[in-house]
Amino acid sequence: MLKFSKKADYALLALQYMATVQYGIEANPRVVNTKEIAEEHNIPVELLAKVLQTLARHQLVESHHNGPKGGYALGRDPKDITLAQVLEAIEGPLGLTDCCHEKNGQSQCEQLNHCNIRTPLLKIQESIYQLLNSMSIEDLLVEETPMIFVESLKPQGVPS
Amino acid sequence: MLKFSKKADYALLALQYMATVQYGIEANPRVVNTKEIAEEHNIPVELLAKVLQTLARHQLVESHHNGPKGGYALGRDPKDITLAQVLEAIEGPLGLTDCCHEKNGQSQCEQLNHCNIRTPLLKIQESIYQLLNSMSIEDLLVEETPMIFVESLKPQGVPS
DNA sequence: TTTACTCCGATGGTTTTGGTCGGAGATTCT
DNA sequence: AGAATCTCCGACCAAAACCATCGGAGTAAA
Repeated sequence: MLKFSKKADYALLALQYMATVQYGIEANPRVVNTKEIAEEHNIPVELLAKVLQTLARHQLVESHHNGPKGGYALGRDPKDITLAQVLEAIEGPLGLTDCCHEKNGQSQCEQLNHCNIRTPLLKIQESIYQLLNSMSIEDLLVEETPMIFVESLKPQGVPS
Repeated sequence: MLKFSKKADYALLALQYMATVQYGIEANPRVVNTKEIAEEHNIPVELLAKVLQTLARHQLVESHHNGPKGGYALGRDPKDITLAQVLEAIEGPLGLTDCCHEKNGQSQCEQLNHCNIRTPLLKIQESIYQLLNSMSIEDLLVEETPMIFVESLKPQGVPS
C-alpha cells in the first residue's frame, strides 16, 4: 500500500545523484545529462528524460540546453528541495482519498454523503505531508539517515 | 500521490459504521449485514462484500453466517483495530518502493544496484507506519479528531 | 553545417484496480 | 421439508493508471 510510482523513484535517484555531483564530497559543480544518470542507475533514458522535464517545469532543476554540453543541474540548494516538493511535482498533490482535492464544493463525494471519516483522514494526510516536507535532498546524501520520530498526541481524552 | 484504494476507503467506512452501531452513543450491539452498510454509504454491494470478507479473513471483523439474521460484527474493541492493520489487510504490506518487501535477497533491485536512497526511504516508511498504527477505529468515532504531531529530529548534524 | 542535447506531444502495451456475476454452504422462517 | 436469505469464494470483465517508446522541433556548441 501507499507505493510511490516508478517515476517518483527515478526523480529521487536523479536528484540525489545530481546533488552528489554538485555538493558531494568531491564537489565538482557541473551539468549532468540524462544519459549519464540513466546509465548510472539502469533507468530507461526516455522515461527519465520526461521525469527531468517535469522537475524542470517545477523549477526543481534547471535545464541547460546548450547543445552537446547541455544537461540538468539542481535549481536550488539541496536542503531547499524537500521530498514533498519532488513527489508533488511528479505525482500531483497529496490526497489519501478521492474527496481530498475537490475543486468546487463536493463533486465526487456525493456518493459518500454520509462520510464520517473525512476529517480524521485529512489529519493523517497533513501529518504525512509534514513528514515528507521535513526531509530534503540533502538528507539523502548522508550515510546515516536522520532518525524521524512520529509522536501521536491526543489532547482531549477519547470518549470512553 | 499516495492515494488509498477505494477498497481501503470502503473498509474504513464500514468499520466506522460498525463501531458506531456497536459502541456508539446509542449503543445497540447487533450484527449488521453487507447491504445495510452499502446502502448507507452508496457503495456497490458486491465490492463491499469482498472487502468485508478480506477483513474477516484477517480477524478484524467476525462473520456470522446465520441465514437471514447473519452479518458482520467487529472482531475486537475499536481501539484495538489500528488503521495500519486495516490498510495492511486490504492493500497488502506497506512499501513505498518496489525494493522494500523483497522475499529473498535483492530480486528486483538489481536494476537499481547503485541505489542510495533506499535507507532514508525506509525510515520515512517506518514513520508513516507508526503514524497509521497510532490511530484506531475508535479515533474515527469522535468528532474532534485528535491532533497528530509529526516531529522530525536530526540528532547528528548534517554535513556541510 | 553537423552534432548532440533538451523539449514536447503522441502512442502502444501492460499491470492494477474497480466492479460484476454465479455457485456452494448454512441458517432461519414458513 | 422447502423456500428464502445471508455469507463465502472464486472467476471474470472493463476501465483506468502506469511504464515505456517513438518521432519531430528547437537550440547551441564544435
